[in-house]
Amino acid sequence: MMPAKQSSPDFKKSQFPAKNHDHGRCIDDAVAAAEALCARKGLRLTKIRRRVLEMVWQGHNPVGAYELLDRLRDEHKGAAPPTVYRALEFLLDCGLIHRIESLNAYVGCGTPDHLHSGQFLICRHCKRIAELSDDTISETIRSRADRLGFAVQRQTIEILGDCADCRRSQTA
Amino acid sequence: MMPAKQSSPDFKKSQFPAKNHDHGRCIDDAVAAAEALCARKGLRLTKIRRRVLEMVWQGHNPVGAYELLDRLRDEHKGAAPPTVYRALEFLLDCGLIHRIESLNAYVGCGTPDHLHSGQFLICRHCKRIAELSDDTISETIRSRADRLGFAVQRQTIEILGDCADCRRSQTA
DNA sequence: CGAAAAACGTTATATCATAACAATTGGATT
DNA sequence: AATCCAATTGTTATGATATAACGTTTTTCG
Ligand SMILES: [Zn+2]
Ligand SMILES: [Zn+2]
Ligand SMILES: [Zn+2]
Ligand SMILES: [Zn+2]
Repeated sequence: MMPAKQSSPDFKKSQFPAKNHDHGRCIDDAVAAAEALCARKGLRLTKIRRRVLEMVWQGHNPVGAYELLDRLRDEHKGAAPPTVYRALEFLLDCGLIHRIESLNAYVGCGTPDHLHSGQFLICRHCKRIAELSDDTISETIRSRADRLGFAVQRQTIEILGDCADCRRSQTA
Repeated sequence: MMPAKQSSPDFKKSQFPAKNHDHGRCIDDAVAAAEALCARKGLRLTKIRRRVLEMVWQGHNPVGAYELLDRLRDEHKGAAPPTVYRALEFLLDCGLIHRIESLNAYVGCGTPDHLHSGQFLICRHCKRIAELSDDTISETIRSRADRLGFAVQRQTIEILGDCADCRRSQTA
């Protein structure tokens, strides 16, 4: 018998996903959260926007705009750069995805309930991304900025390194 | 009589420059530090590289590669994108400048003595950048990553907001 | 319905960055 | 000084990311 897939993806609360997690559930949850959020705010999650969101959630890796475009073209003739960039802009504005500045790429947000700048751990090897929401980090930065009279509006925090799984594989 | 310009630019130790600071001194110091660093490490600060470094230090604002290229062309016929990107790569590798990922732009490093990932405050209004070197911030991040088994290799920290000077101007 | 707004289609172009290879230069070694 | 090698620069082309502009279609709502 196969080992049961992890049914409640707790890693969304700040860790890298287990190798065998039920990723279909990640996508479903993300779409469900998006539907709920858009319903609540009176925003329109159109077919294209939903599809781009699903494609961003294809994995826990960041995805480039033109990679999304290629995939979109497979099923949507006439897709062009503005098609995907408009969808990305919408999803960013909603807080459904984040942009990773250091990679020019996009990643789904697992906690889109309130708008926030993300804190990201990015593995150099497997390319997976984990989003943190560590108040200690953001407060440390905020207080340091405060002392200089600087009013923080948005924090871009992207930490590159090696995730636990990849470190184990390397030594093995 | 004119007020004396600030002769020792202490703001290089983590703050925004005073409005009337002697910026010529900033440039001279940066070039002197670069000469020293390259001499110490046996690297060649060629004419182009030095000139690009000076141009990055034209102010405390981040500067784009093609803006540098335009300026370089004024005095160096035959300058092309690779010319400036090669110089930038050299200066980045030496730690003489930093790249601001969220702006696709470059800024001089005031403390190039040891290689480091910078922490930047970026003012939305005046576009000036201040580089912090706050160990509390980097250690907070490192310890949080450690707990997840993540080995930090590089931190990208870019804080967007309003600097003290601009906040004063706005309320006035 | 009919007007207005939002979303989308389409074409062109802006902006940022690198590949590839030839020519030149700088500096060490005879 | 002549030679050689490696580093740097010149040159051309192209790749990768993103937006402008404007017309058409779809949705919303009175
Ligand atoms: Zn998943
Ligand atoms: Zn998020
Ligand atoms: Zn990994
Ligand atoms: Zn300012």
